[in-house]
Amino acid sequence: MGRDDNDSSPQMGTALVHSMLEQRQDQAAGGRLVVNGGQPCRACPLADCEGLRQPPPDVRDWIAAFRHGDMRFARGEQVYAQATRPRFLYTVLSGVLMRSRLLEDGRRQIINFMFPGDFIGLQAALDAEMGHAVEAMTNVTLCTFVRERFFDLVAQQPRLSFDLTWLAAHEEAALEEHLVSLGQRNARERMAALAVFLVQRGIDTGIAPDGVLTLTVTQGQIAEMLGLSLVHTNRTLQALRRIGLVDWTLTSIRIPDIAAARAFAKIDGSVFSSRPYI
Amino acid sequence: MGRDDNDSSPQMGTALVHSMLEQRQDQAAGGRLVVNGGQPCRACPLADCEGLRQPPPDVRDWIAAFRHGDMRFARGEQVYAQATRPRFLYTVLSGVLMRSRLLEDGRRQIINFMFPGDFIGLQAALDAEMGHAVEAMTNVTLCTFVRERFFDLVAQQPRLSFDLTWLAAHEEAALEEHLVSLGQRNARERMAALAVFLVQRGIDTGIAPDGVLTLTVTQGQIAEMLGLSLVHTNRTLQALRRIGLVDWTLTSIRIPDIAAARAFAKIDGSVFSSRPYI
DNA sequence: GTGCTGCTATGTCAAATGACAGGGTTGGTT
DNA sequence: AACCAACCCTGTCATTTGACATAGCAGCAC
Repeated sequence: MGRDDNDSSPQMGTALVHSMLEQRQDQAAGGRLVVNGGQPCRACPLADCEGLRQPPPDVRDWIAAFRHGDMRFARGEQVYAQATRPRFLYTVLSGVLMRSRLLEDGRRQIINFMFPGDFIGLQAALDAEMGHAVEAMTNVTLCTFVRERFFDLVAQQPRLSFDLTWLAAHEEAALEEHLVSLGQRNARERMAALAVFLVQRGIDTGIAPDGVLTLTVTQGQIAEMLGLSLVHTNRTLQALRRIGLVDWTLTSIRIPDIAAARAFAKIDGSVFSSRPYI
Repeated sequence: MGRDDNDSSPQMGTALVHSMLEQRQDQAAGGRLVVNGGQPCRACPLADCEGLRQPPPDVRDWIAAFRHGDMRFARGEQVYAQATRPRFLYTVLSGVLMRSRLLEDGRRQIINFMFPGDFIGLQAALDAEMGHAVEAMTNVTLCTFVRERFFDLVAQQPRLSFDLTWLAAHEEAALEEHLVSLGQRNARERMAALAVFLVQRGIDTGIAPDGVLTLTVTQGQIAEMLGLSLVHTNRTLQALRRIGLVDWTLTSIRIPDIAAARAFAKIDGSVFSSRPYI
């Protein structure tokens, strides 16, 4: 292994490090707010989503008053930088994002991906620093809330508070699954598990209706998610393609036999009830 | 690697598998309830803990009425089995536990450790199956709550609801850190990071006052936490001892220079405010 | 004592994974 | 066209890590 124990050799191409630093700069996202005064929640794109449990009308009205506006980010832009305490919290309205954590020496671990309906910034809401960065993987639109008013939500809307806890607990469960991957599965199993995870979330959130998730994930990102080197990621991906287990290109993921892929990756089929959202 | 890609070779000593199966049987924990009618919360052992934020008196009274009793488990006993939906939720009053997740073929991943003040069973509270098992690493005493009444807590006590979300978010942050370990750190860094994590939690919860955590962790458990083989865990542990970075025996963990260990493991020193508890 | 069990330690070899170096493709820009 | 930036791919070799086999040692029951 080249990460020699403690001398912190460069570890990533300078190009990558460079781009990371650039991203760090346009972190603020300050001026870009687009308040969507018009039809806030009545036209919420999440209302059509099969996989989401819709809030009752009165709660929806409350959210409409609570929410602040919309915001858009382009693919590659950073929504949160690590170790900041931002002003806004978000719900994903459309698009996919990822959260990642950076080590001082440049190594980066992608923690998880966020799909429509997911809530962003819970750690920030609780007066803590963000332990990770959040970056858009596609063009995204986010529903924004003001952090300071977060406690109003908890105090006034036990239903939403419950939902928020629900989301946090299920996010935790997803991280557990990723931990199992990194700790116990070998490279091919990990990659299969990740593919199944992504496609399943795509199906559940309605953005991969026919079982094909259109999402551009570079092999470098896969490597950073799975804790593998870029080269080994490439080879493993090719191996899975050769077997016919997954059909994963730069821009889309397709799994011919998802049950077979689950079995291969040793994923126990826990069925999730439909997710709430805020 | 011996985990050859998909043939699921035995992978663990038969003795270990055997003991796991045994543990699976005494899972119910049904009849062992010890209702502590006397002085429930006034004498709460957590009240003395420096690292915990104490609830205000009225909330404490509410908890006293909400809580159900005490329960004790001996080292090695299982509190929750995986994929069950238990009747009780717990707060750790004393002792240390671990949560782990089992794969069908016997591989096991330890997810995290739980110290006094931690809340157990949030997933269960939200009507989901437990995705993991919970096992006592020492003799423990737990404060029990009835799962069905969980929504009362959310509805009636926004403060506690907030605290619960706080705990969930910070548990998530801990899992993120473990993910970074498994994904980006090599064996020695992982082990140092784990040692620092455990000792720090021990200090914060007052059970390692002099910086020495008395807790018996076998090398097999370390291996299952860090995603390493038992043999490699042994060798790595010896290497760390040789360097003088950690002094980790079967029954205790001591870190001569915790700052050095942090630097070695590349842990960024995020300072946590004091944790709430319920 | 003898056996047994759980844990730690070591030696040897094999497999998984990473490092390094280089080439190829695509797409955008000037 | 020439250049450049991302990204994907391949070959070769080094390192990390795992598998297997075995031994030692403490505790404990009988």
